[in-house]
Amino acid sequence: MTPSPDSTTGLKRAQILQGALEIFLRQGYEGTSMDRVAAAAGVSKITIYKHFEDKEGLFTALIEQVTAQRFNQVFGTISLDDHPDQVLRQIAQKFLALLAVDDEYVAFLRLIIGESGRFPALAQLFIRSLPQKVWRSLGHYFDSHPDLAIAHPDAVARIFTGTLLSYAMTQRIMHGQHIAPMDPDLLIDCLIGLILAPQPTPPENL
Amino acid sequence: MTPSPDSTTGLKRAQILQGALEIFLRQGYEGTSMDRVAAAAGVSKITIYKHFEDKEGLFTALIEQVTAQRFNQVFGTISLDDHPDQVLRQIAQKFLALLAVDDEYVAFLRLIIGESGRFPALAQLFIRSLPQKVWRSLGHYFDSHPDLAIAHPDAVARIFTGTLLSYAMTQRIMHGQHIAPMDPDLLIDCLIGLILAPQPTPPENL
DNA sequence: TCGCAACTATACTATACCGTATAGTAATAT
DNA sequence: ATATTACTATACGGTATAGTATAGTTGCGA
Repeated sequence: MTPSPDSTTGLKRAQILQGALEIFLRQGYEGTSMDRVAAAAGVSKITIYKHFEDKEGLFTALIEQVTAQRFNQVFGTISLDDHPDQVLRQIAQKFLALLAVDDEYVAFLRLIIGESGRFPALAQLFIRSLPQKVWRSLGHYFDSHPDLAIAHPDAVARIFTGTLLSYAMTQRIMHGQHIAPMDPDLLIDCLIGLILAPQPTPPENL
Repeated sequence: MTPSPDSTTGLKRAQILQGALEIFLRQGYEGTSMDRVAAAAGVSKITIYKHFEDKEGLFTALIEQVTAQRFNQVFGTISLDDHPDQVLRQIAQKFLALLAVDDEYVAFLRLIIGESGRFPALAQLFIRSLPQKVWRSLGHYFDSHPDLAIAHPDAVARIFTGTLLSYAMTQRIMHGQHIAPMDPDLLIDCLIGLILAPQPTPPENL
């Protein structure tokens, strides 16, 4: 009998994933060698192959784990009960604040986007795990607040999250913050202002 | 004397870049071998090293070329003289239409984002070559149309382009279009509606 | 004490890589 | 004719890769 099939074994597994995270985030998928992962994890290489099918399996498991665990950090602590202005502001500030600080998350986004051609399922997993949840939550929130007079909640949710994601994209992921700076608070103010302002002429009339 | 130092030599160079494009876009930077590039370009490997310093130099030259040439395709044919609604709509439709069709451009975005950690200068080159130009053009356009009553042209330009870029990001680059579809025309309508609607309470008052 | 499961360390196979070297070809210039 | 330029084809050196094999170690239960 294994000493503790879900704790000792689980520990090695977690240890491997931790080492793999370091290397994959810094070197990318093709740039990562299993020897380096083994060294970073403090584990014999063959142990990795005991726990994971192959390099692709390790990568998949890693992304699945990180994807699942990161959601709460961004969106788990938002209360949808406050004033709309406050709700939107909280989400926006939390997301941008996280990205301003968390280099690991930035590297993670680079990795999953860069490999989305060869690992489409992982990219879709990410979409379902983060942006889609935000789209849905915001959509329902707008739906349940008819006083906001938002004609197309889904589209507005995309505009809101899209602005934030692209800010992260250009400023942090692609190193634009030094060559084209932009005050995040001003952006948030403007974005919320556009969304919550009364819309006298609905988009259908354009 | 070289037969035609800027045409014959230039042809080989272009031929190499064309082959490199194919392979780099499909295999990524680390996944690309110079032998494959040589084969795809129909060129001897050593000829590549006659024209380019090394793998990194070839990659850099490739990204610089594509970055420069793609801008016009998206933004070169826009006239800033029409009605604001038409101007914004043209830009948005052109960008989304291009992305809907051009798999090569999607792969290019994946590549430059994925390698932005190891090639920060290339990412910044891209920022300067496309989004920053759009931000500036839109900013000036808004500035020169005070009747639009846009309090913060820079921020609104970011919201506009950010929405479009993120749409490309989630729908095409990360394969979200099948699991979370969104009508691009509705998104464009909504986005332009928000921006061009009168803003009774400027963002400063929030 | 024995058996067993998980692990380590090292070496291996077979392949692939980058960048260079070598030898040779086609075309032009003098 | 000879030199030069741009190229091709092939092979090589040294390194690195994914994944496996082998031999040995540690710890635990019966």
